[in-house]
Amino acid sequence: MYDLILHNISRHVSLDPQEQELFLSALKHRTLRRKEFLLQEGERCRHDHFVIKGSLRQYETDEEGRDNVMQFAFEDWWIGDWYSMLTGTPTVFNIDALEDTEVLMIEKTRLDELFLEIPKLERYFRIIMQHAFVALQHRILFLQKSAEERYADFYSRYGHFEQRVAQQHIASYLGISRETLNRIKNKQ
Amino acid sequence: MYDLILHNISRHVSLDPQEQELFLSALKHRTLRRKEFLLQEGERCRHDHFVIKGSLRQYETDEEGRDNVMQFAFEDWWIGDWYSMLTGTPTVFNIDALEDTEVLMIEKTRLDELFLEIPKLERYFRIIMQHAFVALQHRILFLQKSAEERYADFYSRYGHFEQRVAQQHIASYLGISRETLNRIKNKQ
DNA sequence: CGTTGGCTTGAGAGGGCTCAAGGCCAGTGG
DNA sequence: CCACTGGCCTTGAGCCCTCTCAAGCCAACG
Repeated sequence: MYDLILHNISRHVSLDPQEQELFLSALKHRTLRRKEFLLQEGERCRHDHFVIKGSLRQYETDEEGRDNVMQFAFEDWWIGDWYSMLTGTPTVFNIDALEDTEVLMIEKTRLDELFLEIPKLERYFRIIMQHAFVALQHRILFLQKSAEERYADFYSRYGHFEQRVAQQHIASYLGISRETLNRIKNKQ
Repeated sequence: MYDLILHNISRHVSLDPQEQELFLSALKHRTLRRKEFLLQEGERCRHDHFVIKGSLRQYETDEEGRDNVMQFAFEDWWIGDWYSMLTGTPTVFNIDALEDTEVLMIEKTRLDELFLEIPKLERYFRIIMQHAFVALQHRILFLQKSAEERYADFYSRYGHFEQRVAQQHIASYLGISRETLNRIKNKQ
């Protein structure tokens, strides 16, 4: 159960056995059925979540009732709402499971304590935050391109996940309509 | 010269005098004339930069020769290319000065050393990274909205900077054409 | 005072959206 | 075991928001 997260951490910092133990003891395990919510608009997000099985999508629903996908999360990814965690305000996002899913969750307040006890853990979170930041910059650049180019970029990066996500959700992630995405895919 | 950056840091962590001294000794000062480059496409980005006077814009130039503004930076903001810093690869961005500008720069390798010597400094960078991440998420959400809504959101957040930046650069930041932005502003 | 850079305005075109209808499949319950 | 239903994908037609191209204007500056 903990192999995936320990391996993920070990790619960036090396915790000694006690530190690993301490960190793992702060985690809670949670399973979700397909379509079940991990977080709903209006709630306060108090945990960050690490996916060990399945997949989720994070999205906001706008005034016209349209869903805008902020991100997906598969095995080995973190997901949560840092805006809500940092400010303590209710989230604007929903996070729900696309498949039957298992996550490890850590409370934000506990994590802040752990950062004092295990500086290397703070380093780990700094580093993955930097990577997440860079990924969003890339995405913003691609949102300036045509629908076709956005899909091509998505496919080259995340093509292996494509079967696991409904086309309409991918379209929303790319900022185009489902119809347009469908036409692109059926072109050649 | 160092007041602004020390005050910025103190909003998130409190360094003791020796730590402040150590950190400040790692900084270099640089001045740029309007239109001068801080970073150019193809170079490796080895420093992060903190603006103490003036303003800059970070942008990529695409195949059609169009500039896409990634972000602006004013006094009290950090700017650099983390992708290039993390991977050691040449940057795709240009950063140039919109006004006569002064920055404090810190070498990435030196910063990594300082993180070991001053854990609170690592905390500071983790925190500002989280804030930057959240800001990009917000921007992605707004890139799904109409040209008018994007400008309204920009105005409410950064309206006080508007006079300091050419309209065409704001248009690029918002992902719309200069003409469209102009029409929006001259409507009512 | 000519040149350059940025803003303004008009006209036409087009990429992608909306609306709508139909098809396909998997899951469910009678 | 099969009909039904809901969810998702497909395809067509028309429209609209925003882009592109083009020309003119103005202010700053060397």
